Amino acid sequence: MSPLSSGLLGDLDPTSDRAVFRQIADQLREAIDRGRFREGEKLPSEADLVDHFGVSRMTVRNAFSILQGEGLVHAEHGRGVFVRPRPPVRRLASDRFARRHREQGKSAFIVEADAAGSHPQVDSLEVKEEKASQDISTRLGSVRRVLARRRRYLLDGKPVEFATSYLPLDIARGTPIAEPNPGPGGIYARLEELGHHLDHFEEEIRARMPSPAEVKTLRLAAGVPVIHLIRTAFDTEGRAVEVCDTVMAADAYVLSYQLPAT
Amino acid sequence: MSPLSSGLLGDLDPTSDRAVFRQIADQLREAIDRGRFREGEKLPSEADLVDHFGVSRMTVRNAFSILQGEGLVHAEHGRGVFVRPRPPVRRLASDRFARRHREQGKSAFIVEADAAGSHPQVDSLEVKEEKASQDISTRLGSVRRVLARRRRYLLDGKPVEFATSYLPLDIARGTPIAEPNPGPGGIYARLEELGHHLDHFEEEIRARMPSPAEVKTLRLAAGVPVIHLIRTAFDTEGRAVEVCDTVMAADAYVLSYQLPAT
DNA sequence: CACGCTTACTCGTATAGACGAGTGGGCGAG
DNA sequence: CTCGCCCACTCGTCTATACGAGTAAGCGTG
Repeated sequence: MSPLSSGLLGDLDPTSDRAVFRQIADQLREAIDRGRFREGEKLPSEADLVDHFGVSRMTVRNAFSILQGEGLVHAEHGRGVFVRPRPPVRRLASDRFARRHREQGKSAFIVEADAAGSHPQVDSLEVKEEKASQDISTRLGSVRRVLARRRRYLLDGKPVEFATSYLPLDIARGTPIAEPNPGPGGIYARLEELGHHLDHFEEEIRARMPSPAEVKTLRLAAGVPVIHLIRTAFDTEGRAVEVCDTVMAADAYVLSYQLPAT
Repeated sequence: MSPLSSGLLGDLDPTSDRAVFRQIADQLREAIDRGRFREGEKLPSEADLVDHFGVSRMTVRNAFSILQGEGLVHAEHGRGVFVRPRPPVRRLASDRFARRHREQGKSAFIVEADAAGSHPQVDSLEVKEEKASQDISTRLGSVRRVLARRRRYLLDGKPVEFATSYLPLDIARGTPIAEPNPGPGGIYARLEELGHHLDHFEEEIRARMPSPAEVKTLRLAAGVPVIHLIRTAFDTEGRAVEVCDTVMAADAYVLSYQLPAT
């Protein structure tokens, strides 16, 4: 089709010791950065680049695989290679667990997404008792078994987050917390009703590449890391009453925190 | 050398529709997860795997490139492919900017690293006035030019973080803040001495794959994302007095925050 | 013993070719 | 006009081969 209109890409430098496939990747990256290819736009096909640069197809594929690893482009079988569009980001503010947000009937996720004009969904609901992992047990203060609440969050059909809450059985068993739908205000509202007054949360944040399982659940494109957030909720007596383990598609989130300067 | 002692890896499933190179990657990943190969240990060479599985070399390389993208392994030219060791992580607590940490003479980074028994270093120091980017200008409240302080942090010789602080010229020019070494307690101590009493910080956190430049400065292995943190410091009058833009090797950090439940 | 060369092994780069499979447009039959 | 098939184009997978270049150990020479 398009024999790659000249001017968009330059030539190779045979004197350079930079590998050919890197030079090609560099040129494509620069063209994308300069906006010569826009978000979602199709890049020249492998065959086009083979012709343009006079290299073999594997060399071109090698170049593309670099850009994929950087999260810049994604390939679609039978269609082409495209500049990866940036999804709308969800901003998580540090006051998102303030009591005042807990008053309404709907979950924070739903309310916020509706406000932002996107279509929120929660699925993969699973609530069950299970053995606590070593890590969870330590965080909750040496409990053996826990109530686990798993759910996946989607925005406009795209999975963005997968979370599991763990609670000690002596707190959660037989309460609305053990129900699939814990009611208005979520489990934090229920915890307070049960007399566990929340004092503060602790959040630990890591970033890493996703496991194959995470790629699947979050439908992640190549080159998209995940943010791994582990939140522990403490009551006014200093007891850890809940641990929430969350894996988020990193391209869909900005976390925001407010720190006192004291 | 080692004809790949049988038992470590299994066979391919020719009936599976899973691509051969994925099956090989799966087997290696599982072996690593199960601890059959330890951190830093050498994996079977490409030639070994070619023999073992009876496939071509490109297929094996393809499998390795998957694992590299996941950050599980890294290849060393002429030596082999190794299970990527997890570097020691630096924990950033949310009280790290508390005034009480600002009293001593040394920077927080140095003190903390010394305490952890590692050898800290700061280099690439650059302090200069420059034009503010659109983003920085917005965050600082429409300033044109800023004082930029750039520096790179290393632990035991490994770069872990690259940070740039931006300050409005009317605050920083002609003060110790414009000096390469701003003195004990760092620029936050100087800001307070200059009458800009700090009230709170705001931190924005993103995770993404590094740019080629970031790979270079932080000497990042393949499959290691970066954490991008943008901190704004506000004084008691609500003015943004500093913006600090930090890019961290994600495998070297855990961020930790404390949130009130109010 | 010390140094340098050789050599075997490792991954890096690149070519050429083959077939498979998903996509989408166009063309022809009804 | 509509539907379905075909075909061209696209990326996915795999083979076979070749040479380059970094590493480390061993061997031989001085």
